[in-house]
Amino acid sequence: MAGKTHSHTETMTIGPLSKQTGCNIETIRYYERIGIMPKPPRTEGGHRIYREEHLKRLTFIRRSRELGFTLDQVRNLLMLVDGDDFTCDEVKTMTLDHADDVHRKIADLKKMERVLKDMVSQCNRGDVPDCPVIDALFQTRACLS
Amino acid sequence: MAGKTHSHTETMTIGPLSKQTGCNIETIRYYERIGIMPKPPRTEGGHRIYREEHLKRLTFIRRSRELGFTLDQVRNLLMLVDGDDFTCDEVKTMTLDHADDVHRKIADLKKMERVLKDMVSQCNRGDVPDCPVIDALFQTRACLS
DNA sequence: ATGGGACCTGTAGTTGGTACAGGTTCAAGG
DNA sequence: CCTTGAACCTGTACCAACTACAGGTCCCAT
Repeated sequence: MAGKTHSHTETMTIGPLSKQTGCNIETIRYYERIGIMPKPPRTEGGHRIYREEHLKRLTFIRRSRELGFTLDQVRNLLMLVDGDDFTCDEVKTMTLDHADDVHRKIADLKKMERVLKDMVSQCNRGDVPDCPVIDALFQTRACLS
Repeated sequence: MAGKTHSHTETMTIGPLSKQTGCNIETIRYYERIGIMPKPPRTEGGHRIYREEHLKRLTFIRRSRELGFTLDQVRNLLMLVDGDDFTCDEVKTMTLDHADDVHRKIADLKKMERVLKDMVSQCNRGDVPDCPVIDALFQTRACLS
């Protein structure tokens, strides 16, 4: 009852961290290797010891990745956060840029989808060995522009 | 004027093939290495010599890739074409499967886009160092489901 | 004959991880 | 205290689909 009163420092090994974040163990170690997660302290035997801050950081990374940010973008976001001199505006700009990327990707995929469906709609004959889809694929720049 | 009359066999080296298909030279060689493009004949000196059939095949590959087919799917399509015992139905099925993939990808990206925009719409304050986007990213499972 | 652009091979890097193999540590049960 | 086996460790190799060299050779126009 002298120094530690509450001992709120919940620590955990890599397994529980993996479970709580939904991030693969191998991926966590990979993130450490590429320097996006810090090297955690270890036990005598060499096992990694994580705590709250790691959990938060990893959650941030996973969530950013789920939203389609690249690891490089995540790194930049984290630099802003770590530097704690970031402005909301910087983050906003990065996010909007990324949203634009996503938007473009959606547009491209929609175009693709349309072409694919158009091609398929041409073939209703079933077992003919002469296929409009194949024909279309042999065409240079048939539909995508 | 004895054997060759018209000589319609237009040949070309890798450079022109690259230009006509819009496919990188390195990529053409890569396609050859992985066996999706055939090994073409060579000049004495070792330069690759292509002709019409190669042009067509490469166009097919590029176009399929542009439509988001994986190289593995392209390989399958080409096997059907090469085997010339393929039915339109087989091709149609593959194309529809792929269209479904594309459709799912679009849905995912749209979800992403919405979350990103929602996050951004929270921050109008400009230079505040406390950013709703960052906050959201630290949240476990805030919006994506 | 020569200059330089096009071509060659082979290897390594990219992104974002996953999958082992082969060895060590930790903690609980006997 | 000892054993057992789950969890952990490192290191390496692999995936897609290319791209980027380095360092050397060929071709052909002048």
